Amino acid sequence: MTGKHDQIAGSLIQDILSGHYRVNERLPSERDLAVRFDASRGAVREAMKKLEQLGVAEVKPGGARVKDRSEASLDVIGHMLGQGDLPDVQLVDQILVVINALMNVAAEQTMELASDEDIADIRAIAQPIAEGIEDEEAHTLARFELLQAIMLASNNLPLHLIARSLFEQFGPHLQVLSRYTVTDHEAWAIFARQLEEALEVKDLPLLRASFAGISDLNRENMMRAFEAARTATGLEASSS
Amino acid sequence: MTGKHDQIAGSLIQDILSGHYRVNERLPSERDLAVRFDASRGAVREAMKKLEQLGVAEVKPGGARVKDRSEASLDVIGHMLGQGDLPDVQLVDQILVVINALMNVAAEQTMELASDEDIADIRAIAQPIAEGIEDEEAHTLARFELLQAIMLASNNLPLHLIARSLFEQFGPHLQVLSRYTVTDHEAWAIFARQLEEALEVKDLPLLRASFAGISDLNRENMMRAFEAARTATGLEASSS
DNA sequence: TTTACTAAATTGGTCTGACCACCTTGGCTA
DNA sequence: TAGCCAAGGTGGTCAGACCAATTTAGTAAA
Repeated sequence: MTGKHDQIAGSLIQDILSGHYRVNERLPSERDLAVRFDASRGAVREAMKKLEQLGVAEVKPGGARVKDRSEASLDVIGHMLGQGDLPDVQLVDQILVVINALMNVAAEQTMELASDEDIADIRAIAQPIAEGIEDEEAHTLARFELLQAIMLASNNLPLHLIARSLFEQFGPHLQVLSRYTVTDHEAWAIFARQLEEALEVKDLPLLRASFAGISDLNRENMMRAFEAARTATGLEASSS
Repeated sequence: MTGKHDQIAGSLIQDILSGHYRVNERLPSERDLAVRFDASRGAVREAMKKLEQLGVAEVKPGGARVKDRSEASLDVIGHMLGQGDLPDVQLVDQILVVINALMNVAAEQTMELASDEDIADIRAIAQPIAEGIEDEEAHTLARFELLQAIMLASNNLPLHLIARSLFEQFGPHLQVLSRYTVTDHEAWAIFARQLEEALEVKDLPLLRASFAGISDLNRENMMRAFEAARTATGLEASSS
């Protein structure tokens, strides 16, 4: 199903991110890699292109060298999350911080520039959350829809691209952790109401307050999920 | 000097971003492109890999299709800025908004978590600006250093990657506009002092205020630069 | 005429093997 | 020992070929 160059790239990325190669170290030649992966040099070459685009390696005449993590593209985040059995807690928290900040700007921009219809749409999506939904799945979906709507209404392309990238990379790993999350619907209802009102009367401080609350909610919730997941997998490991 | 596949990719990206192809439209086959660019299919193939990584096209058996701008990678921004004679004003403003938001979080995270030495370093960099530098070039450099230091001290990888990507993509085009910019050193001095003090006494509102001021400064300044550049290139065009 | 299906043409994915320009390395000379 | 130079290695590109999947066009059935 998945292309051969994707497998090769994935394996190399794994090796680099796990520290098998030091920064600035030369990695094997394309010909050697072709032999190791039982592939043609062309396939290896395409994989190298991906490494280069990801910013984890710099390929040029003389050899391909590993670059520092800080010079990589945003897209490495997804690969870094998939390194251990469980995503790195600090990295996840950092992502949440960034996402919250981005949503905050998006909301501010939306409040300032978006059309009344867009704002009305957003409020319509927020309303069920503000009223308190019982169903867990519906609540999760509504939350996602809400963020997405605000993102779109902000009409800021860079913002949109960054947020989408983070969500797509974080999404799969979030799904794994979701088994251990317990959403506080009542707290969400409070902040959803704040958001609704802030958008209605264009109250910037209130808007920021609501997002600050949502951010704390998400971060605390995620930390709890990690705690639960860690003990659960720990028990699993000790019982094997 | 620059590789052939890079030229091919650049040309195709230009075509796609300028609207020569509609979204979801199939673009020419790799074999046709090889003939058009007088290159081998392998070279074209590597170019296609870049388009795919950039998120502007989806290449799969049956043909490569153009994707919507909103599904692209953050790295398209740089190419979009290079479309016209002058970068798109709205897009530039959107970038400034995002960068400011990111710097804001970075500063908050730094204030909250960074070591005293890191904060001392930042304050040391901010001091010359706060005291008012005469030399324009030195001032620009100091501003850049200041932002960079805050970014690093925040110790947030996703934040770092996003900011670096935006700066690198925006940098070259900013250099073109810099001929028309006039930095308000006195205003900068005020906000630099605010920043210093905020970091010293860990005053969050003051920190936000200083960045709000810096943001307004940058955006207004950039708008003026665009105005100047537009009239200048306009005169140039009419005189030719 | 319209629809459904089949077969041919097209396309991307991969392979092989070769050549070039550049960089790295090791051995040699001074 | 220091400096130089040639040989080997490496990425960049090219050519031609085969396969599997898709697309397209033609045909047959309704």
